Amino acid sequence: MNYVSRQTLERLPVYLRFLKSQSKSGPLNTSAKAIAEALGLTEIQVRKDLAAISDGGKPRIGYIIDDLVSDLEEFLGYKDVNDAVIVGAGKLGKALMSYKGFSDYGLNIVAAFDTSDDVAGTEEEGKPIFHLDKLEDLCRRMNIRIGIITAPAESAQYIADKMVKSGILAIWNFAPAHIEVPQTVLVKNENMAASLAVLSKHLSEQLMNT
Amino acid sequence: MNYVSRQTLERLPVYLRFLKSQSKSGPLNTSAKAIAEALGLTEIQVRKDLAAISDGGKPRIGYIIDDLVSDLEEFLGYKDVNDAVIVGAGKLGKALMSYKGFSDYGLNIVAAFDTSDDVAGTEEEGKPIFHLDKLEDLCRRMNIRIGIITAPAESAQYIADKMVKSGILAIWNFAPAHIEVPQTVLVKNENMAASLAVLSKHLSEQLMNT
DNA sequence: GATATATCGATAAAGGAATATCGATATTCC
DNA sequence: GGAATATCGATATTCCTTTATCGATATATC
Repeated sequence: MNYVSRQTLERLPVYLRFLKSQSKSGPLNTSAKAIAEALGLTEIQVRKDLAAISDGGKPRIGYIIDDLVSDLEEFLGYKDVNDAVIVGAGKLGKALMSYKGFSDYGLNIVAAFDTSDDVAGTEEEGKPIFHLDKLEDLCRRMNIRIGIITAPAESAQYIADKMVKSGILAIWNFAPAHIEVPQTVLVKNENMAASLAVLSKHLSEQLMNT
Repeated sequence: MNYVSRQTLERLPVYLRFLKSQSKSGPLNTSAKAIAEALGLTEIQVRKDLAAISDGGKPRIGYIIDDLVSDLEEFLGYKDVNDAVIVGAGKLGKALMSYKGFSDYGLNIVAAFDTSDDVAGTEEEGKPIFHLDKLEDLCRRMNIRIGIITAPAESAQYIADKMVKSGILAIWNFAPAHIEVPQTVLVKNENMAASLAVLSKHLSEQLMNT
């Protein structure tokens, strides 16, 4: 398995989703061209992306869908289940807790944490919500490596520090805040403001032209 | 105002957030170096980004924070309020409806739509939830340009088509699906699977090395 | 079996974004 | 007032991603 760029890596789940939606009925194989057309990419890009993670297609045939799905799942690590915890059991945190789709991505949210006594002790979709004080203990015991921050920006750094101390290696940060962590820990920011900037800029350009 | 790349555009809200958090107390000016250090970027990048949207800083002084904030807000269009609608009033849709922070980004969610009779007719945080049939009428009357899709993947394309027909020009898509729209309409995918892929890959690499 | 065609993979070229370099300039310090 | 210094902006370079080209090959067709 080769090195893949971040851009390629982010496209891989898109291929996987598409291929899975195809595999049920219809032919057993597909081509880079077909994938590209369905997803709005170029076929060269598709070929290059797939070359990195599969042992390739065949001329005139293309790729065997089931093999590709399998290669993608293995590469992306969706076959191992990754347990995760959420800190911040507000509306967004609860929405993520009850989202069924994560299991498709090998993500399993085992519990949430919050400092508010109103929610600590309750549960959501059968998953417990504990007081933040219990974070480290649970993470250590269950060997949790993924932490999701859905708390206000002010507490994001504090929570991140606690997560790092609890042995978490990858943080998915929904709070609008930059957080500092050791080099070995990865922070993936889900930056809604960035998305909004793109939308809003497009709009103002569109409206200017009319 | 110059052309800015998508990458720069996505960083601008990050600068804005940081500068706003600074402006309250402390000095009136700041430097590219200080911003870069706080946000984990290089100072050259910060300078280049800011050069595109402000009329610049001064040697030895840096940038006047208030001026920068103002320039950023103007460029990003946060001074005009952008009205938006949500389609899909499930947990995620409701979480977005009640998120207070959007007003900082000039986004105002005016209503949500759903096909389920259980939620249509109710409200969330004082915002009405209507039946999807009423989407076009409301969008036309209120001149809505932004649509947010928080529905299951299967219905994403159907909803997008309806949005386009309703005059919407920018779609923020949280459904894990690729949607096709006319060239004038922008789709910004909030691709959670992509983020998870990055997290999961980092994890498997980390764990391999130990 | 020979030719045509679809499709792949490897290598090369182009395009864009991040980074480095360096001269210009506003302030500070002596 | 002149030298030192912090900081900026413009230009050049490097790096990375995407796109293009082209030869190779598996199947289909005659």
